[in-house]
Amino acid sequence: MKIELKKQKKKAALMQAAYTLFLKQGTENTSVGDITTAAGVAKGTFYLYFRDKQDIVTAVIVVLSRQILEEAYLKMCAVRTGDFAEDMTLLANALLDFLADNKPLLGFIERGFRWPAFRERMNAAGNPVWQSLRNDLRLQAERTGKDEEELIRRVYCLVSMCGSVAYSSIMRGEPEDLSRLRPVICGIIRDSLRAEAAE
Amino acid sequence: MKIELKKQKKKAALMQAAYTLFLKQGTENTSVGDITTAAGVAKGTFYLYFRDKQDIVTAVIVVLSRQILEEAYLKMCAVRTGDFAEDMTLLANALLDFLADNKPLLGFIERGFRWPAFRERMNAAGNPVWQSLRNDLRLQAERTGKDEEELIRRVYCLVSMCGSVAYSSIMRGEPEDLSRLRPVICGIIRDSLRAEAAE
Amino acid sequence: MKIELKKQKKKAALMQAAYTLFLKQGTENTSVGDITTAAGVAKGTFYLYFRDKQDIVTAVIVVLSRQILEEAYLKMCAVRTGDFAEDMTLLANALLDFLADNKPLLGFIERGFRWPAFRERMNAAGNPVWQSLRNDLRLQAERTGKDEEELIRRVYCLVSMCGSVAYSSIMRGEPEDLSRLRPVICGIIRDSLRAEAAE
Amino acid sequence: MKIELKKQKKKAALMQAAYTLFLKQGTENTSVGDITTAAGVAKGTFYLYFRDKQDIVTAVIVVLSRQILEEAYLKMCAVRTGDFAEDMTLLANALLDFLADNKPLLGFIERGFRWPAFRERMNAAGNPVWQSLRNDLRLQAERTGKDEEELIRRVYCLVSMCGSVAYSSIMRGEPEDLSRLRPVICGIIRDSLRAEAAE
DNA sequence: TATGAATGAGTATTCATTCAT
DNA sequence: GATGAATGAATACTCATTCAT
Repeated sequence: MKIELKKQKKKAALMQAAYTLFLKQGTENTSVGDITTAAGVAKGTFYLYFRDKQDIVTAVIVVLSRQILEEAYLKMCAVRTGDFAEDMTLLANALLDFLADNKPLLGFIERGFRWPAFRERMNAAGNPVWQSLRNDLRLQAERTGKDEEELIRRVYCLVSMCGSVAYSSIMRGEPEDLSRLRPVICGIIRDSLRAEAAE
Repeated sequence: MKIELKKQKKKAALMQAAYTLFLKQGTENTSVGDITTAAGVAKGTFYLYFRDKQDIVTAVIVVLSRQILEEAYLKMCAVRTGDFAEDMTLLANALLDFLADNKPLLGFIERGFRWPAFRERMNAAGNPVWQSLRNDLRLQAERTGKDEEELIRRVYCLVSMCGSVAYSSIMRGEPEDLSRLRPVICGIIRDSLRAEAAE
Repeated sequence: MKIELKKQKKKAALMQAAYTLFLKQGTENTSVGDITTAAGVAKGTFYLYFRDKQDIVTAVIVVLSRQILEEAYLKMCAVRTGDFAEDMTLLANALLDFLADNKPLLGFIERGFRWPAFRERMNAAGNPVWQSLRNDLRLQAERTGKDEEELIRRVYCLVSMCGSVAYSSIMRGEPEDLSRLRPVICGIIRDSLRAEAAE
Repeated sequence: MKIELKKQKKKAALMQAAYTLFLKQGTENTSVGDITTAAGVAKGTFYLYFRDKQDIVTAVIVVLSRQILEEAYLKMCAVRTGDFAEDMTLLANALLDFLADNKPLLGFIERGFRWPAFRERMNAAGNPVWQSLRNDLRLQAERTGKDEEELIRRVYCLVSMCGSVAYSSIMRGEPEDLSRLRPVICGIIRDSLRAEAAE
């Protein structure tokens, strides 16, 4: 018990240290040694909890991706209209805001965004945010008589689009400033979700 | 004259060598030495034509991105229907086919796709393929009374979505097999372009 | 004639460029390319005027060493007492002042100081400053009935001591701050020149 | 215990290997790889004991400088006269002899001599040679009623002069052969120490 | 004289990973 | 479980110098 707890704590400490360092210096410039030093454990200990460096990178990205989507979802909830397409538009905007405000973070997760939504939704024990999102999707599916799975996939693709366009625009300024692409993204989301509902 | 020509050839040789090696072994596993050896020039010569390794990586990606899109466009042309939204759907399918068939290539450009369309279209002297694509967009814009620029942006975002979803699905199998996501992508494209036209 | 002049100009330009760059960035961090660029000539041209990089480094050091000693000598002249030992002390102080004020310069010539005095004095056509210094030495030699050559050697050794101690102290802070070593140096100079005169 | 011992041994092995190689090939022509190979350790191990290459260069120079001075001091002791100024003259001669006989060594330490005397003398636990030298200085200071610290500084400067003149003369033949400068150096030492004592 | 494209030798340093303790 | 000493592979980049025009 106690041991199990200790282990959990150590792993958490490593994750936390990695999280902080990755954000500050990026993945490449953070060595395993940096992480273990920051976590206050020996280098070898790292390999008791993670297979290799990539393992912890992925783990942190997953956590981060989830956090970002959660944060954006909560922000959307605060201003939601009740119209599904519109609300997804708000979600996208919240997402874009967050990414634009966290350039270093965007650089870190680079294009490694992981949308754990699809694994999570199998999880009945998932956290409330995801349950709520899933509920939104289910309601909308019922309301429009569409397949929930299909709707989920559609939303996934649209969120992917947000991430991809945002990365290119924010990190490289290609092909234009995000301010110009944002309404386009929203337009696509709105149109594609309305159209589907109407079919 | 002669010298200038020689320089052009040398740069091309470097690019070609890099292109081949990157595809075969990936960016990371290809050293500058590998490239110069393959191109038959001295190591130092590399730095007369490219600032650093990343410089040539980007250059190759740009070329590749253009080629991919061109190839997909040509494939679409062979089966185009005349309906813009439908045709874009065909373009997306051609794109996805190509990416699915060239996993190593996808791994190489990672998510680093560069859509040079937006710079190119400034270029009146662009190659025929791009001129044709641009023409399609102009026609559709006229037909629907929409702004051409906006339409271009919309198509850009949709193509970005293709790339992003394809990468995730093909390279990591996340969140599902491409076969399941492909119709979703096409649906979004169709819906979002029809809706825009109808507005 | 004209050609000869042009050549001289180019060589001078290279020296001047090297001088400036060496002082700013040090010898190591200045490439031949830097020098030729700054001088406005092609790289290959460099080798028409200097055998290799070391050649120009030495040339610049020689010029610099002479300048430093000349400057110090002139400074001393402005306050000379007429007492030889005392005046040499003033010369040392001027030298130390100069070196302390030009740390980058000191770093550049490192320990490469060249005292061209001994070649110069063969030169009847040497510049006035050196003639004056030599005159001082001759007078002092006569006054004390000592051999002029010996006196020159003694002064050379004392000046060497200045350079060596200054370098260590200024560049590395070893073994103490120059302010503490300065009176010691002056003491040695004074004592050793007075003693010789008195013998 | 055991581990600590092993580490000491490894560092010593590295130093020894570096010492030998530096003397044989000079600092520049000795790579870190050469050193580790000679020491029988992995390349990476080097960086567990030295910050970088310069670190070990300095370390070896310090050791070498100490050895040289020690050796010269012992040689002087064998023929000392009891007269301080005279004895210092003998020390200088021994020093010059040593340097003249070890041209490669002189080339290696260049003018990088480190006189560790001033740190050492703080060390009550210093080795016997230094204790003896220090004792000489203390005695002389007492005998002449001068400040010991000042005397130490004076000797430091004089020894610096030896090194500087020797380097120039032996390595570059400037401005003359050492045989001509040696008596001058001794004269300065003698005069400057006698004068001080007499003041 | 002058050019500048081409050369290619040369190396310090990092860091993920292992394993003896 | 934990440690941390040891490993050694792996590589981009500079720059003095040459030589064909």
